[in-house]
Amino acid sequence: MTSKNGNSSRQKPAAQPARSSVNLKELAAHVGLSPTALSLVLNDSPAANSIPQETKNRIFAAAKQFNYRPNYLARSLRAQRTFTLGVLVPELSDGYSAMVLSGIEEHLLKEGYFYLVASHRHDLDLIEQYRKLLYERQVEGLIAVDTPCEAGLHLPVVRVSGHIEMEGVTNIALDHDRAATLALEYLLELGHRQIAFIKGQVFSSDTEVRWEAIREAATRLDIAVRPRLVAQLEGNSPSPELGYIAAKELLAAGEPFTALFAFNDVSAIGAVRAFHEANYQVPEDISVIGFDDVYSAAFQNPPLTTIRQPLKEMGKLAAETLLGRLTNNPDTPHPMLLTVKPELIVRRSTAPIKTPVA
Amino acid sequence: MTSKNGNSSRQKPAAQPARSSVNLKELAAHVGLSPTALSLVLNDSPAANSIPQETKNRIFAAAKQFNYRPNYLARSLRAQRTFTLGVLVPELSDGYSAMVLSGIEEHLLKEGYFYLVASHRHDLDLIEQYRKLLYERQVEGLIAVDTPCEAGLHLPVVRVSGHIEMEGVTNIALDHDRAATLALEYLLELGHRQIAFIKGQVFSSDTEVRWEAIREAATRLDIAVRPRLVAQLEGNSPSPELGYIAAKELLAAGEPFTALFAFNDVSAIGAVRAFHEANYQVPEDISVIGFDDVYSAAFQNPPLTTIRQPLKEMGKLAAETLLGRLTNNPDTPHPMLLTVKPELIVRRSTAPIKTPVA
DNA sequence: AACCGTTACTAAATCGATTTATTGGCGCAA
DNA sequence: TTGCGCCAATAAATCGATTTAGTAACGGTT
Repeated sequence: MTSKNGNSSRQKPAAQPARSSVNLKELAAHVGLSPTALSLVLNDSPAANSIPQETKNRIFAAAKQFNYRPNYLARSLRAQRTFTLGVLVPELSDGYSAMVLSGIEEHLLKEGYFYLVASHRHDLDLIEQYRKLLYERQVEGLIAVDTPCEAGLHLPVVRVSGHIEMEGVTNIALDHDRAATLALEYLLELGHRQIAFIKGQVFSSDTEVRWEAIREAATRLDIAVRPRLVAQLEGNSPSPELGYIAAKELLAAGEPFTALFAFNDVSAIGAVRAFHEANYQVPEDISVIGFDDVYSAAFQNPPLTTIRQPLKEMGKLAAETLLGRLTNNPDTPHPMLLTVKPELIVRRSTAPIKTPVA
Repeated sequence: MTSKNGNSSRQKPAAQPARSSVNLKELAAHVGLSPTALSLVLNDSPAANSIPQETKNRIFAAAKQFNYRPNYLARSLRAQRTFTLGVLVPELSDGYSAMVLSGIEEHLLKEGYFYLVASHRHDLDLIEQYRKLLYERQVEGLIAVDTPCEAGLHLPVVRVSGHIEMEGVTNIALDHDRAATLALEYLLELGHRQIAFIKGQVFSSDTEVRWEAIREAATRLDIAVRPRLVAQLEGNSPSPELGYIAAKELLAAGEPFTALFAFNDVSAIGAVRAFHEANYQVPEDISVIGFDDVYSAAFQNPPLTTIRQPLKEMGKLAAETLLGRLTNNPDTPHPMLLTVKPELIVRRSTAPIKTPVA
């Protein structure tokens, strides 16, 4: 990455960068008072108690008349507060990050904050680089969505789908045990015992935890997890292609199965396509259950049964938690883990078992 | 919207907001020179010519050793440059905005810029409010994605999917005439003459232009556009539900049709579902053609034929154009309209006509 | 009359980097 | 030997708001 405005570069300044209308000094001159007086009054500082209401009114009136807005940079420089957070996501254009981001943004803007986003496509160097860049931009905290990220740099961090306990980091995670149990118990109810799985990419934060949860639930429910019925997503395209490939591998392995539990909806969609191509009907021959409940899941053909993650709420929770930590003393202990609940959404890609196939 | 850090509020400052390691003064003290000298050298200012290489080396070494980073706020305040743009989008979590945003972000970060996003769900007051907020944050320009937005406030603006010519605004638009022609000629080739349409929501920037283009192309190709075969999307949910509803209306109108040209892929997906529910096969009974080519289009069942918009490239073009305008003198004329080309992506939701139905 | 405490303000320092103006010293030419 | 120019650097002003430390004027007490 080439940074064109780094420390040692020269650059023509953007010609006349839209200065804000009036500054405090000019406004003060107009009212015939000192900038100090105006600042105290406009910020309702306790030191403004001694100033008579009439003077205050004059100041307010002038501020209104000239539509005075304090300069953000000056104010931030002085106060060492930017009201800005940094957000790291793997990819903007996939449903997952966008959904979480949408929850983050809604809450932050309501609270008067903005945020800077950077997407890193799971490149560890980029993550590190962006983290430093955001730090230099004086963000007050970091939200890392599906992104490995230590605290460090003295910045409070909240990780969405984070699982590693770390000083300075609050993890927000789905209750994966519950998710796995919901899915497997449901499949079991439908009579499925030969279940195939698609695991997430190795770089995906949830992959390991989810898989462990599935294995435990399977053991508890006495469901066998056969190695040949486990495929793994490879590559970081956000398209269903990856699930399509994984499903083909599963079919090729030759071990019969009546249901598939996919890592996410996108890969489930790809898998359905692979099954159709191989002349298996979903759900008649193979039941498919996805994960996440992205917008399009309900409108697949067949509509996808899935484990819903409350992605938007997770984003909101991340924002809330981080803002909360910012107003606390940095030494007060912060939550290490916040868990949200999954939900089973039954649609039409799952059905009771008829006869084992494949 | 309640802004908690407005002009007249008091707030406990975030405790000890992670100050950057060393500042220029400290570094200067360490080297035994003045801050001025360091600044000149580190910025490679012409005034640093007279400083001997050896001194420069000492300065560089110290900067490196202490990992000195100039304070972004101080620098921006002085230079009146923030290297930050504002981006307005209707909704983060729908495929369209996220895709454009992804193109924007990739280009901006490469050029050393960041951006602040705000999503307004087509609320005109929010748009205005966010625009002011972004302005106060000293963004150097604005990218408005599918968002009505005048220039004003002396800020250069680039609109993605903008169509209204305005001083200070560069519009980036798809060649809708070509898009309409591609779709209709293709349907005509397949033998379709009874074609239904789903128009976009009234608040969508593309709706009018696209519809005009379709009418013109239809006239030119001698295709009748029957009022009863035109439905319109209502509401601003980003789910296929809206297309589902629109398609039901079309079916209810009782006018037979053999093909549907939808406003976007998401609504096309909903429409396919409605058709299936009404026992029409796609494409055997009704051909469906979407618009945009979102990720999941290829993995619908059937895979969706669609008119591809190069959304990511549009985002990139927007970013490029805006940065270009920033380095120019503000009086130099700027492009008013940049057009990008659509592409017909043939998949399996379209087929030659068999017999008219419905 | 000296002193205290309000009231109603203002000057100046501060945040941290950049930039303009200035200084002291040295070599060399008039 | 005065003076000009160059070198190597620095002091001070600047960006715009906030905040600390004062100050002048006035009324009331002892």
